[in-house]
Parts: sequence; C-alpha cells; structure tokens
Amino acid sequence: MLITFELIMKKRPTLKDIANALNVSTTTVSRALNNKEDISKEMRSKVREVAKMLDYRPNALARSLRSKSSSKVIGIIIPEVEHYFFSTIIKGIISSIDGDYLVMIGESRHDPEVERNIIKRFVEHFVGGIILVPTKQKASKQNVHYLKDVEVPHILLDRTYETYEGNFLRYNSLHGAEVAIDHLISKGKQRIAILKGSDNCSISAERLKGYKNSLKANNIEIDYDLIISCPNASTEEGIVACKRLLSLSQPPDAIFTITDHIAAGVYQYASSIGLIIPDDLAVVGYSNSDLSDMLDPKLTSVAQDGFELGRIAKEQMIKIINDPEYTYKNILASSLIKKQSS
Amino acid sequence: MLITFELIMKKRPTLKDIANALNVSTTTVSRALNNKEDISKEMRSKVREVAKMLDYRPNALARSLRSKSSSKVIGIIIPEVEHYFFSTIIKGIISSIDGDYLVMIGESRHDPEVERNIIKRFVEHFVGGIILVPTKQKASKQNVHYLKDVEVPHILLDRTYETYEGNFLRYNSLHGAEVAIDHLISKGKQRIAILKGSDNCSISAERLKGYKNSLKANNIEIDYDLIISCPNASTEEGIVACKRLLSLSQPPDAIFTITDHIAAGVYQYASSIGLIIPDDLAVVGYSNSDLSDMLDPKLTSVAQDGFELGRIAKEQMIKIINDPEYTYKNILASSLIKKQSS
DNA sequence: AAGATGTCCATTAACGTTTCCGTTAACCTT
DNA sequence: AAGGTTAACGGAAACGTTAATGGACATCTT
Repeated sequence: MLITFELIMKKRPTLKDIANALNVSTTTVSRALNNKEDISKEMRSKVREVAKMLDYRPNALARSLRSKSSSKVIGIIIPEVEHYFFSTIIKGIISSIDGDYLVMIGESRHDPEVERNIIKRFVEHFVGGIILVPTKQKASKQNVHYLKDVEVPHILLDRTYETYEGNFLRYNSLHGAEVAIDHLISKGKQRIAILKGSDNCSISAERLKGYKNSLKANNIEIDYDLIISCPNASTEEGIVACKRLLSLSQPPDAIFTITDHIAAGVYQYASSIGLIIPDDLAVVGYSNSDLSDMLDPKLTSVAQDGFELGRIAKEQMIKIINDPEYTYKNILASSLIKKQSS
Repeated sequence: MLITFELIMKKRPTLKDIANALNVSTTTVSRALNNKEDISKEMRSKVREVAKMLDYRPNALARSLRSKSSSKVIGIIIPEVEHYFFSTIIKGIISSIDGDYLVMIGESRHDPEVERNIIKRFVEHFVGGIILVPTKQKASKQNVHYLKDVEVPHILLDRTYETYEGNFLRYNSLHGAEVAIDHLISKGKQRIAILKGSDNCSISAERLKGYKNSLKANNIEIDYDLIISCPNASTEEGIVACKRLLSLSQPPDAIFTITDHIAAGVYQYASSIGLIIPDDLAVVGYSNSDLSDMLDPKLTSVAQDGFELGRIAKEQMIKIINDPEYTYKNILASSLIKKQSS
C-alpha cells in the first residue's frame, strides 16, 4: 500500500485515492465497498481497511447521478412546521434513521404556489420521493398532477381531495368526530355545540359531518346556533365563540372543538365566568396534542398520532420508491382519548 | 429547431436535448441558462424558449458534482423536532425560500452518536453547510471537531460549549434569567423559587446562575430549598416540584421555571389547592412558547424567538458558506414578555 | 488434454454539468 | 493590408461513481 501525497491532502478521499493506494482499479474498490460479487475476500478487507483509514465517505451526488437510481433522499412538504401535529409528522418521518434515507423539508405556508416551487426544487435535486401534506387550497390539486407528470413517487398525507387516485394516508375525521359526539351523548349531554374550522378545509368539513351524523343517529335535532366557525383555529376565536355560545338563551352543555387550541379558549372563557369543566360544560378537543395534557382538567381529545402517520408514510414511501407497481391507500381510525374534561 | 423523438419521451430533458433541438453545443446552452458571458442575446433567448418549452430543470446533482461548489443544500440537526422552540427554529431556517437553498433535516434525539451519524450522512450528500443545535452531552464537542476536520462550514445554534471557537448564535440565558428575577422582585416578591433543568445542560446552568446573580444583587439570600431540579422539563415534574415547594414551612411567593412546560405544572397544582396566580403565587416561565398564551392567566415568560434565531442562522450560514474567511459569533438578548402571571 | 466453467480483476463508457482552451469570423487598429 | 482585438461559439475534459464488457488465469469436467 502506498500512501501518496494526495491522500494526506485535505480533499475528501475518493474511490480513486483508495484505488491508487492499493494499486487496483476504482471498479474493484467500488465493488469491495458495496458488497458486490466478483471480488476476493482478501481484497475486500484490504479495501475496507484503507477506506476506514482515510475516513472515506462515498459521494452521494456522484453515486446517484451515475446509477440513475433516485437519490436516497425523500422530500416532505408541510403547510406549517411549528404546528404541533405537523411537527410530530416530521418527527415520525425523520426519526427512523435505519431506512438510510435523508429528508429534505419544505414549508408551503398554506400557499399552493410556494408548494409548487418547493416541488420543483425537490425535483431538481432528484429526490427519490415526496411526502406531501397538501394545502387546503384547491390549487394543490394541480401540484399533485405535476408530481404525477414528472413521475416522482409521492404520497399524500393527512389531507387529500375528491378525485385523487394516488397513494395517500390520513385519519378518518368523520369517524373521529362521531366517536367524540357519541361519547358526549353517553355522558348525558344533550346540547352539544361544535366549533368548526375553515369551510374550504375538507377535514373540517368531515368533522362537521361526523358531528351531524352522530346527532342524527341519536335523534338529536341539529341546532345551527350551536355551530360556530373558527377559521383560524386559534385560542382567541375559541374565547369569542364560547362567549357567544354561553350567552344563548339555551346554552350548550358540551362543546366539541375541532382543535385543541380552540378548546384552550373555551377553557379560558368558561373559567372566567366560573363554570366548572366537565360538570357545567364538557369539552372535547381534536388531535390530542401536547397542549391537551397541560390544560386543567386534562382535555379529552380525539387522537391524531402524527408520529405514527409520519412513520407509516415514510415506510410506505420507501416501498413505493422501490417498486413502481406498489400502491398504498389507507385511512386510519382515530380513537378518543378520554380524560377529565368530559 | 428540431423536435426529436427524445424530446417527446418522458425522460427529464437535459442540456443535450436542448442543444440538439437548436443544433448548438451543450456549452452554449449552459451559458445561456446561467447568464454567463460569451453568448449573444438572440441565442440566449432562443435557448431559454426551448428550455421553457421542454420544462427543463437542471440536474442539481450533476451541477454540484461538477462545479465542486458545495451543493445549495444546508443541513440542520436538532435534538427534538416536535419541541416548540426547536420547531420555530426550523421554521425560521426553511421559511425564507429566497436564498434558494434547500434544507435537509436530522433529529439527534439528544444522542451524540445519532448526531454524529447524521453529520456523516450530510457530509456524504455534500451539504454546503450545517446548522447544528448540539446535544447537551459533552460528546457533541467531538462532533463539532469532526465538522471542523472535514471542513464543512457550520454554525452552532442555541447551545455552545466552553472552549468553542467557531461560529455560533444563541440567546443570553444568564441575562434572561436576571431580567425575570428582577421583574419578580420589582413586583414585591421576596421568596422566589426556581425550577431548574438538567444539571449538565449549559443553558440550564446559565439560567440558574442568572437567578442567583439577581438575588445577590438585590441582597436576597439564596435558599437552596427553593431550588428544585426538573431534569425532563415536563409538566408532571412541575406539579411535583410545586407541591414540594408549597408545602415548605416558608413557601415561595413566586416561581421561576426554566421552561413554560414546567410552568404549566405549577399552574395545575396551584389551582388544585385554590391559589390565585399571580396574587398568591407569581409565575414566570421561559421561552414564551405558544403554550404561554394558552394558559390562564397568560404566562409571563422570557422570550426566546426561535424563528428569529433560525432566520439569522440561515442568513449567516450562507455568508459563511460563500466566504471562508467570514465568521459570526453572536449572543442575542432576550426580553421579558410581561403578561398576567406576575 | 482440450474444452468448459469460474474467479477476480481491469478497461471503458456512461450519468449531466461546468470549465478550460480553442477556433472562427468580423471588426478595429495604424 | 497586416496584425490585433473581440464576440460567439464548439470540443473535450473533468467531477466521482457504477455498469457492461472482456481478459487472464486457475480449476473443474469428460
């Protein structure tokens, strides 16, 4: 073995450097390191030894440029990074190092145009696949079509739209809401309000539908005074909406909020006027975020395990990347986590 | 211009395709698209037109393989993705698309070995630079040395260690804690407890030091009964610690928690025994997270704007990447956001 | 012993860019 | 008009890797 000047240099060592040191060809080195056939055990170990000595790290760029195999990078696009649910999705996706995939991340900020740009940038960088949590806007649909056009493997997460035919994974919000309302009714509540989200959000619409379904199934008439919108799903809106509900001539005895954040607002207003949760007013939230355990009393909430969602999405994404025939469509059931607020 | 069979094919178009269509060389096409010299205006526009027609997207892999310029990707490594403060850091880093950098993300899960692995993977992928929020463990130090060894531009975020000489950006926890305690004292509080974090965390240590500094400066004796550890910084620990504090023969009239999460625990226990915040017990948290506004009363907290931290970090990272001589070391002052809990 | 098979390695060519170095022709010089 | 400059382009090499092909040699067949 010959330690040449180049090897000492700061430049990152390449296959060629190892090859020169051992007086063999780069092909041989490549085979040795990639556990390919056509190589002797002795050569393999010699190569490995030198590679280790030089702290050789393969150039992923060159590798995937050559082998045309989509690089071992998957891209994820999320509307809002700091949102807890989305955060846990990201965690689920990136936490399993094992798959030896790296992850690029982009935030669409609920803007389909930004989303489109990120997709294009991902495509330029030859990501192997894209996990997309689409925007609420209809325009995201075109972006998904674009994804199909450029033939980048992809899977839609959390949200999807009517005519979509590709891979997706999401929670069943319809069922989640039904379970929540059923639970409240089983606790003897009769006037159940809902603080719903934005109207053009399919998830919000589904939860509203679940709410109505459950009431109907239990022969409770729907009172439109008890349905209030909180388009931003903020705590502030929760306070305002709660105030309005409780000032009705026939105030509700339970409130179902489409988001834990809104529930926090309900808590605040309720306690400000001396109501006791759950006795005077039961509350059920949605997504069982970290917040739900910090509220007092702890908030009953429909579980949306973002971590699990992300974990499965990544697992399936890799399958999709490796087998163009493979498809995956799934709707997870979410369960109600009963705590002290109901 | 000649539209050949290859152009119609699904394969992503390359410089060669454009060149063939116009009967020019790839060199010319490359120059035209990259706004280089040595090219006529007419050719430039013709090339661009065809490029647009074919929806040409440069192959970022090939580009950065060739031009040796670190690819326009920066890697970020964070201990825990779903933690709100860290989430906002990520948001700050990735939200500005303009810099035309893409972002790879890795989660160290507070484990230096995982951190090391992520760094190596990033290096393989030739990231242009790495923004690192190091682990609390001492072992992270070696990882930073490794970064220097392989000559990847990097900047340490939020945390740093004693002998570190590279680029960093963080908040001044010492000062933050001092301001918090000064504030409580100015409100007439005399027995101020602190719920501190893990002992081998430099940030936690700094805040504790700030706490002590401020007390000394105000001639208040330090009572070690009022210093309790919450190593996991969890709400549960906050409840337990608060209980212990309030059962002292001389209970505190104010509690400073190293984290908003811990403060949530204090809130819960205090309200369970009927204490009124801030009258009976003032509370000040740290990091001014989204939680702080959801608590009732809203929690006074020392602001740690993760978004700003991330934004600056990225901005400086790019400067560092583009100019090897450039260095950046900064400690941001954090201000106290006064709300209703104090 | 002659062919067949197998082992282990080298040579060569790609992947899509960018860059160095030419080349050509037109346009200035004086 | 001879030489010099400039503008606009092409050819070829290079980045680091992997894949296809081929060749030398040894070992197994019958």
